[in-house]
Amino acid sequence: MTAYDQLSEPIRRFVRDKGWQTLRPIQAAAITKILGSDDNYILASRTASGKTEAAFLPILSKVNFKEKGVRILYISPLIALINDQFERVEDLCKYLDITVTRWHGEANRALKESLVKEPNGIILITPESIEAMFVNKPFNVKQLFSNLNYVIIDEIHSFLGTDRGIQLQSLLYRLQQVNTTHFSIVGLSATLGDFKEAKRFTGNEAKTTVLLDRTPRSINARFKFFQGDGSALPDDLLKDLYEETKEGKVLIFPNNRGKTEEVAVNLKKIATRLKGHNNYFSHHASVNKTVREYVEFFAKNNKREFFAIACTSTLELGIDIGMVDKVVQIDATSSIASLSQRVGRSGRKEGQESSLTFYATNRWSMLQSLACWLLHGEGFIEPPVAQLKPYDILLHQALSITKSYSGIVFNLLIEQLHSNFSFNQINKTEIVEILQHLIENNILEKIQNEIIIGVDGERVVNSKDFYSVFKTEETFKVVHKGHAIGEFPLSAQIREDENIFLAARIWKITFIDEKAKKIEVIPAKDGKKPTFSGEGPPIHARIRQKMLEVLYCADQYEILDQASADELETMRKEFAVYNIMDQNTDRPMLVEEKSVTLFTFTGTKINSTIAFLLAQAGCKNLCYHSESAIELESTQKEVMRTLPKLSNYIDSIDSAIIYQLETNPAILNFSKWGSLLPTNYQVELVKAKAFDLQGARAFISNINFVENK
DNA sequence: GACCTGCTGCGGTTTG
Repeated sequence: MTAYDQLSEPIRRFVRDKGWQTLRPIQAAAITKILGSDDNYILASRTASGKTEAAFLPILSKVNFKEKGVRILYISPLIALINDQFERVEDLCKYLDITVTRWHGEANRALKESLVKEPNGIILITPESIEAMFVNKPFNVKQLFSNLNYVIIDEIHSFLGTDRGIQLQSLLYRLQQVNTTHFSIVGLSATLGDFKEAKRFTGNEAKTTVLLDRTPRSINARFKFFQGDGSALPDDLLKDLYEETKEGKVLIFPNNRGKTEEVAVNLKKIATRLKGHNNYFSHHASVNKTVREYVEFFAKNNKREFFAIACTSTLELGIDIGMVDKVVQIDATSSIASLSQRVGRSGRKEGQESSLTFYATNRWSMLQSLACWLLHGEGFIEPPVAQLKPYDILLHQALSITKSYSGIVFNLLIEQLHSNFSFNQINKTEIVEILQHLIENNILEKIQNEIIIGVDGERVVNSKDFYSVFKTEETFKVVHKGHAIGEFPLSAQIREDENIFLAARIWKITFIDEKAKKIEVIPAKDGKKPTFSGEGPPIHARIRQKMLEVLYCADQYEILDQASADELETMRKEFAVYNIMDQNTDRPMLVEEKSVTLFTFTGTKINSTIAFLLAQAGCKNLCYHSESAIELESTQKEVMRTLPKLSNYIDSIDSAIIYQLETNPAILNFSKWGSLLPTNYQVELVKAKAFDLQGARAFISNINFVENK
């Protein structure tokens, strides 16, 4: 029997009406598997390969909608994705006469309320909305979700190895607790680096199978090199970029919000001068949401006009903007995972080749992009890092469960947390210690055997900021004549009379209203790109390893333009002074009169850890992340004497971290709820997330530094 | 030398 024949009659009619001649490979596989068993599945195949239908066709064929209650829960990391998928799912469900309800912070409230009165069909929801329902309306959770058959998780890779993912896992466990029968999980993803983590995500690795369609996409990649000065983009690069992107539908990824504006404003200026098209946009988190939606709408619905959107990762995930002709990456990609998502945006039309252009403004950036492109070709994607002991998320869930139950017996709370598979590496003693600490600090209160929210905890759980596990910066709304353009965090750069780029236009700041948190602006002729503060992106050690391999081989790459090839040759000559025999263990060490520089060619986290340990050992140093280099103001002798001893400093790192937490609390900024933990648990969080102790230990014992001769 | 994500309940006002 073919996959099509296995579908229910209404769903077969849907497929016929759509005029689909054949089902896509991932769809055929998913239909047979999902209809054949109640196991969990992860569907992995590229963007626009029909994954949504691959999940829904068999599930809608299988589920009996006559029974009361919501039967299918679809979970998405983005509201925008829910709104996109809603139309597709509703289209499908017309054939079954069931309700599809959007359930997120911006969704229609009346529709939500009427669903509570008569629970049925499908809900499309965000993790935070599930959390909010548990906290505020636990009876609604029961009413709606006690008869679930399937939970579908879209863009599941965006949850793997993240705090938000652990929160979602915990919520899945809590949903299963209120469910009368067992529900199955189907995850969807275009970019899976590690099947094991994806399978573990469901809580039942043994009963989870990955269905993979890795049909390759052919794309024409080229590298261009324009030496920059480290601040503004070079003029000749901008001119070349304009020629490169003046025709077609183009996405440009310049890596940060400031540069995104710089690119959009400058291309628009050139286009005005040369009378080219005027459709230049910028798209990132600081651009007003309505403006962004307009840009997305324009990209999706304009069949004829050319456009270029300079954007950040906001256009990396599955929001439907249609396929583009060209993707441009400016300076180094920081991960292959993100590069794959960006490549996935470009699709080939008949008779037209899709293209990817890498621009680099410095040699290290070029080398890193080349390494990422080569690894992408080898099929490597960074595996997500599992966080074994997420104490901060456990703390958050402890508060959520307590509030949800409006008071819970102490032992039952411990049991709820202990049996939750997302916390299975955290033992009972640890859970009790954390809860006791919360009681001591009035976040929780213990009355005889019962735990309730404490006096100071009320403020925490009743804040609208409680439902998410990620931190956000406070921002000021940027407004022109009542129209919202975007938002900025208040920085030294934002002051009256300053001119600044935003939403691909130039503005003068006329008034800053501290009380209303509003910045008034008027159009201006010239200005600067905005700057945003932040840490650097973490680079995986495999990328650095590949950079070293490229440097110490004789391969020529056809995709490099002459300037890039020349720059690579220069670098190879400069690095030829180190006699690297084994690329796995040897690393260059530049010895100069007053300093020593270690070219570690390893991941950023290992670099930060080693730099921290060296400082602990009394070796002052500077860590240059883009070059993966650590410069020490020491003699070679001192460095060689200190390096082998660094492992001892790992053994005694706790006290150093306690000192850091006292003098520089920002070290815990990666965690929203971590500051409520006892100090020793904060130390464990920092060790697990800010550093890579295991990686650093291995690096110290395996690596041999080779000096310049 | 970073990027991104989400949001209740309630009281007030406006609209059909």
